[in-house]
Amino acid sequence: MDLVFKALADPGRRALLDALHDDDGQTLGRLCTVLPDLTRFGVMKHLGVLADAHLVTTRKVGREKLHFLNPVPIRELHDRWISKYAEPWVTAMVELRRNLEGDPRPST
Amino acid sequence: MDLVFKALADPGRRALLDALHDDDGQTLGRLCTVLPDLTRFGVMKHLGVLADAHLVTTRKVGREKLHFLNPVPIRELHDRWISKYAEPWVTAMVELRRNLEGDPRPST
DNA sequence: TTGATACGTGACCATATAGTCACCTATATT
DNA sequence: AATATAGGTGACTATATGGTCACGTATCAA
Repeated sequence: MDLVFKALADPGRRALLDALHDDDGQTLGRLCTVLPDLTRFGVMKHLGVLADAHLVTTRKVGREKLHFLNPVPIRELHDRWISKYAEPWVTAMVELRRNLEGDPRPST
Repeated sequence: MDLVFKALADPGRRALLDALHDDDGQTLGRLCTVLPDLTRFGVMKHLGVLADAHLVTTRKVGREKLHFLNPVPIRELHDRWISKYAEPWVTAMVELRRNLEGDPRPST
């Protein structure tokens, strides 16, 4: 599980997950366009981290490597601190924030 | 949001969140027992990071400072990659893994 | 088979991060 | 008032991390 949190800590890696969420099964070359400031090696490393955390799975097709998003670890992360019985309350809070566009958390 | 992910990336900080999930409103001194290998300053820094990410809120009472867990950012994180319509599928997968105790993710 | 394409490995460097310490302020106790 | 307790700040160091590069392998096209 530690690998999942570490993997999610980087904005670039989250952008890669977003890209896969939009369009699953992309190749490394295609995903390089998501992080234009990085070289291919940088993107590869990030995908490696995501794969180690089982947040993406891969499949080789010819000389290409396809990448797929796996949302299961994210749900497990969620369940760690939000128990089933507390869920309705939290859902309500999230909706509140979305509607008010403010920050209604108990300040201080 | 970046602060939330960064905050969750450290095992010690997650342990602190677990401790607050067990028993909300603890003081700094009490939370130091959660991370016995760290000095008070180390724990303070971690709590500072969690507070910056709005994962914990604080309240001063006399010379003590009480710490409270705020689960809202974690739910927002969850919702980013698990859309409402996909939720039942993911829930089923999580249950599967729990029951089988194996790893039924699409390998390669 | 020659060249181009797509991906992979290991070492390397600059920088960010975690943790500690000396020192400080504020509240409680006697 | 004197002392102990609870928490806070800024600077410092060792280490982890992010990113790059030279080089290597496998697949496709001509």
